[in-house]
Amino acid sequence: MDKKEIQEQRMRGYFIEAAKEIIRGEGFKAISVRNIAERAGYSYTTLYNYFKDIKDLIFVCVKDFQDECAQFIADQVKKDLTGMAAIKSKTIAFSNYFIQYPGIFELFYVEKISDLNSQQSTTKLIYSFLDRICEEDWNDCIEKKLVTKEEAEDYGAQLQFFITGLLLFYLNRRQPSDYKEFTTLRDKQIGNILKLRS
Amino acid sequence: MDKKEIQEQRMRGYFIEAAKEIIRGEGFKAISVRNIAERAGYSYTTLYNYFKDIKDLIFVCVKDFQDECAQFIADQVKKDLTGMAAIKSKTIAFSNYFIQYPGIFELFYVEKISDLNSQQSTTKLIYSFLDRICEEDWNDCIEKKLVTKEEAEDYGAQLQFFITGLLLFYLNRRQPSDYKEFTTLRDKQIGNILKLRS
DNA sequence: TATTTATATTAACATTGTTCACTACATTTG
DNA sequence: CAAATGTAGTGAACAATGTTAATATAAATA
Repeated sequence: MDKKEIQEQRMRGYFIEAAKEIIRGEGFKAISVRNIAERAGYSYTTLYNYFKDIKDLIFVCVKDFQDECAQFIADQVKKDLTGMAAIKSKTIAFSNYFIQYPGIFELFYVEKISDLNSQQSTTKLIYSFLDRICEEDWNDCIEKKLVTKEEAEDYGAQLQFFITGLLLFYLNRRQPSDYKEFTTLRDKQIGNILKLRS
Repeated sequence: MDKKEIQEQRMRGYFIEAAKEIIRGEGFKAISVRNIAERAGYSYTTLYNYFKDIKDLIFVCVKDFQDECAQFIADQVKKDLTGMAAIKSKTIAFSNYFIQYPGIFELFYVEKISDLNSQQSTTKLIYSFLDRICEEDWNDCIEKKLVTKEEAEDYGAQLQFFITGLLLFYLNRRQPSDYKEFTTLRDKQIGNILKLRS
């Protein structure tokens, strides 16, 4: 019974890894049951022995990518930053992750996975993701009386909707039309939202 | 030769109308060649005599819906409003349109039509849409020295990315999870961006 | 009227997700 | 050890998608 469990988890892992590779490399549009299974080295029907359906599999990828993204941000942000500077840097790193893996942005924010996600737990995780990443820094700002609790919430929400909206345009519609313009706009507006003077 | 033109345009119109009805009613996910053709009263392959492919048809819908949306906003916003108040009201009306027709939001901002849209002309139209709607009001604000030209651009961009991001979460992920919460957050944050005191 | 042109449709193909029935193998049981 | 049971992996098949080629029918022209 324990062996079964291990083997089953291993098999699931093969499919999950394959799916993640495809999303990272070829993007979300390239995902298909047959595609995943081929890369995993199994027939496409075998996948259904380990996942209810393809959404079930994708669902797991979302969770994995969230951890990966958090790690990516931690690696990219200078450790000694605190407060607003840390929040800005983390938001930039957050966007960089999706610039590097546009397929994961699609998966997180664009793709209609509402059907699969009946309990909405993952949706909430994504919704609060940037806030969780920046939570301690906001608390730091509040303690130092740089902002009130309410302001912190407002700024946080604004930051999230702004960066998501901007990424949506840039990744999905190529507007702004080049990368430099994108970063300039991004950095400037993050500064505006956080009321930072550069 | 002229008759041909009229007839051809009429035929195109049948398919376009059918497609728009489906998008408005059942949402973008319900769109399919067979679905459109059935509603138009023709066989599905007939569609290909009038449109290069389904993207070509959808493309026309985008343009139509843009006009419709502009009209919707004009109808909903009080005529006597000017400046910041007009901008806020128009942005709210803008979001209301997509709340009413979520399928059109998908079409405008979510769906990957980048392939079809080789010249990117439509993309740019969408990108600058809210700005065009509010253009005169911004100019009004600048003339009255309420904001500088640069501030107007910043606020405008922020407004657009914010409202798009918020709609993306609300329509695509049901976050915030109820409508009242959505409007409260929306109205408050629009005020913040425009630095209005309520 | 007969021929040509245009147009609507039927048939077909490729690609998607998913289900079903079968085979081969492993595990348990007598 | 042999027989029964169960399980894991697979190919065939189905329905729905977009798209194309060939065909039949309607319209226009000679």
